[in-house]
Amino acid sequence: MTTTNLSNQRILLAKKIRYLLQFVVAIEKWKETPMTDMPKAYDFSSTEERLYQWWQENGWFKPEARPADAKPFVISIPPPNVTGELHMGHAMFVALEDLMIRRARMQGRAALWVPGTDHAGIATQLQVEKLLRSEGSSRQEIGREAFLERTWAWKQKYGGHITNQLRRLGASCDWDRERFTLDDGLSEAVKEAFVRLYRMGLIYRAEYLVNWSPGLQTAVSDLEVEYSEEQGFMYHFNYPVKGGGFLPVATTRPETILGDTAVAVHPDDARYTDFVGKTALVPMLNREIPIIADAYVDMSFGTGALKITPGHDPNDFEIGQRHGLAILNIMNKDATLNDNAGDYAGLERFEARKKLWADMQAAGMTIEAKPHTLNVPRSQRGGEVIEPLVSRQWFVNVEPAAKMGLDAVHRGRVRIVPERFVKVWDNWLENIKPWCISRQLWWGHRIPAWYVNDDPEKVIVAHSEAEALAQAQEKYGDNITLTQDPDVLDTWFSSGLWPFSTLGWPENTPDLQRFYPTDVMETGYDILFFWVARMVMSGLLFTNDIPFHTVYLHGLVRDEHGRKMSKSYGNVTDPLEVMGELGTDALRFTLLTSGTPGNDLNLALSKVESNRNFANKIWNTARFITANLDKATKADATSSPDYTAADQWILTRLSDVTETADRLLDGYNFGEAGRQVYDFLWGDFADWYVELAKVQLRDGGPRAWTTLSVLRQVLDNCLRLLHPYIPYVTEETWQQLKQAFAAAELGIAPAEGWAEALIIADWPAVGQKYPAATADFERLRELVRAIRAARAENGVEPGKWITAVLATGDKTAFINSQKPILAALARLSEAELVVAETAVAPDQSITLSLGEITAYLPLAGMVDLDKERERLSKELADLEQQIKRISGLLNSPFAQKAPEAVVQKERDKLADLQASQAELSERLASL
RNA sequence: GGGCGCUUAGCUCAGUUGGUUAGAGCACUUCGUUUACACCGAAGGGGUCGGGGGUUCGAGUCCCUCAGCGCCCA
Repeated sequence: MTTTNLSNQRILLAKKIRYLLQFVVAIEKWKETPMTDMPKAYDFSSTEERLYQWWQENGWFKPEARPADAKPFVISIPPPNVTGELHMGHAMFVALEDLMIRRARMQGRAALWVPGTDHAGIATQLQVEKLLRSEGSSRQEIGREAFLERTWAWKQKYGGHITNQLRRLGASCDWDRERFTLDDGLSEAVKEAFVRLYRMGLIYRAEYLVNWSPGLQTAVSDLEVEYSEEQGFMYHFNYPVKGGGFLPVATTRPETILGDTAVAVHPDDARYTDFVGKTALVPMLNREIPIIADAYVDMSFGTGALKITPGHDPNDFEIGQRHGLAILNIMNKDATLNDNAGDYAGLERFEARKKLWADMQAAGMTIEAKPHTLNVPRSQRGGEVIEPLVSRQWFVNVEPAAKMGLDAVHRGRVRIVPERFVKVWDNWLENIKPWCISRQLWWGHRIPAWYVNDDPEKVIVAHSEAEALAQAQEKYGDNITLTQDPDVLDTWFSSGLWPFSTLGWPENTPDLQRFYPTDVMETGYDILFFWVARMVMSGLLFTNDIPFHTVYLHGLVRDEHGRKMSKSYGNVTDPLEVMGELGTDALRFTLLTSGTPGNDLNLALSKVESNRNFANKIWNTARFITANLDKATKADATSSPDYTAADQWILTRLSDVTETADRLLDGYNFGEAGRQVYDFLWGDFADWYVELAKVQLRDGGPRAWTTLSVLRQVLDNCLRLLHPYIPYVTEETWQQLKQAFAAAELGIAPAEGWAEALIIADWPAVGQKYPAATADFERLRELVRAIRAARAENGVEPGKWITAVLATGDKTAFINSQKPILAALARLSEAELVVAETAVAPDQSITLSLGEITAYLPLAGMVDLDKERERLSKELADLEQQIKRISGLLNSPFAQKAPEAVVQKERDKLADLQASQAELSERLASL
């Protein structure tokens, strides 16, 4: 266990103890608690599964939950590995995609999120092979057919695991449309795609240098190779030249010397001009090879002379092509050397390196072995060293499709968010290489190619063996046998078809007609090439359309300090554990609001915890409302409510937030939108309006009724705005709210009535705004805050009701109307509160000035006059400075050049400051 | 070698089209058994936004440059 875990555990333990103590106190308070059906705290553990089932049973995850003519909104899930385990990357994509889907659904769209899984050729095959090994068997031993049976059984057993974990995250996918890359329909799609590409001349079979994974015994594509910087050696040695002399050469892989078919120098290199055209002798083998000149050679690197091994190095391969050099393969598929290596045949590659170098040393050919940092190609899966090896494989010429993909983005048919990834997109597609699609595996889509009478040159590509046979017979006569190519296709070949194959392609199904093209492809930027580019290319190629109009890319989830999560490092945070501890909503909200689009995100557990608290905050605002429904009756209902300034203020803020959130969401700024609603709900609604409502509810009658209707409206709208982020707590709270209001029969309900569930309720519209009342009310809040601060600074007992004298100028009528609120929030004695246009400061009082409003707090016996003078002087100095700054600003070109509204804002500010200054200096003088 | 991102309070991060002496969560200080919530509330301390230069009436926010860290491609 890591130290982080330990300290986390200690913190948790301490919290548990504290919680127990609080529990004892809570029992004492129990009887005083008002009756409400809602428990004191939101309990996610008894909620999540129940709601998920309820949503699904009602068919709300299906596009059919909306009318047949509703505009669709479609996302295809990035299919996780069928036998995989949930990690934070999954949690991330589910949170983002579910957010988009749920919002679209609430906006009335026929939202369809197509779920599914990927067969993950290599990964799954490795797992089953591991199982076989533990049984003392192997795939070779049981044979292809039995192995595939075992793998399907494995898939049946564990295949539902990952999708169930996605459900726990709240994913509102249409599970009736779930697909698997190896199911029948998708297999048909793969065959169709292969056949079409073949007929277009874009698929071919060739001897080519591929990335060979000796451990996996298969070729892998360029994308599946990672390069790591490692310490190794640069071996310098003398290459013997026929007829005498030596050419100094350097290499990082001495064993490949055995496969050399040339030595190259730069044509301009004066040192070696004489050698060009001569013949060199391969060390230890004495095979004769030419010395050639090629501009590829870097004169300043190593010795300036390069050994050429076209069979085992990509660059050498190209040089070999240019010069017509022989390609010599010295390696077997298991990375031992073959007969071409002479005496070294049978040795493992790294053994051979050692032995050959030792032998060369003994023969006096070596110069030195210098420490050198090299880029070692390693398998993305498993990490073993990849060996460039010539072998016969299937390739796709992706160049034409790449051009189409570039075009689609440049013409705006496909938009990439964030936009900066367009550069990455361009760079890759402009330099695209043929894609090696064959894999020497058993688990996957078998390549639909058959060889006639085992002749590798007689290839028939067809949808089925029967079709292939018919074609073959037509071409080669009746008396033939067919053998299917043993290889399978790269898993990405099938996932490249995903957006349309899942909807039924190549059949022109109703789903394909209605839901294709899809809308958004949301996934991690790390698979932009692997997957997104290939989907765009194959979509354009096969469906003559783009597969989606927007690509949204998210970043990696890292640990709290920005380190990549890895099992070996022990810093992996398991989403299931986090959800179990703090709730799904807390995790989702954290993932959605802690970062920015396209950037990696450092996951802080403290944030998840505070978001758990947020869920509880939401719950408790509803609890407050439902516990106060008895403050009014249906008779108090009014169709034209008389809103207080507080009501108007919160309604205006609600409209602002709804508008802002909508704008941000439309621009894919999910994080900022979520933070805005969070701040509003907690900072404005719960901290202020709920407190104000308590005062207004006391009045009973229409005032209470109106207050309840505002409370409902604000919370309801917030729940709607937040539902895509935190579906569980919002739905559960909304149901409580709905039931309580229905039961209370107050005639308070959303304009369109209560929907059956929040998940299918309407997305909120921006409501009315009341700018004047809002401005007044903000002033009142400032006043309250100032008084609270003064109380705290002067050590007034928190519970004490104090008196105050307010000089309020032309805000007198307004402040008078707010006396009960002011009294309650600032804890002033309402009976003694004096509000007048002007007032004389009472003795022994401190002075607070907010522009035109001045507050005197007579704190008899508590005010130290010296201290107050000091405070006022300090305040004045501060005012002075600000006045100086702003008047300077207003006397600068700013006043002419800045927009009028901005300038006016500064003028108003200045006026306030000057009023305060006048008031405070007068006060100071009188003390 | 090319490209991209990051560098804002002790820690983890926000800061939407540049608007005028910067925000949140956690941590910290003081206080609080007000009938929604201690998974809470009130008050408070703490940063001049990596360095330098520029554009602008005005820059954390645009441009150039340097440095450090990270990623991708070759």
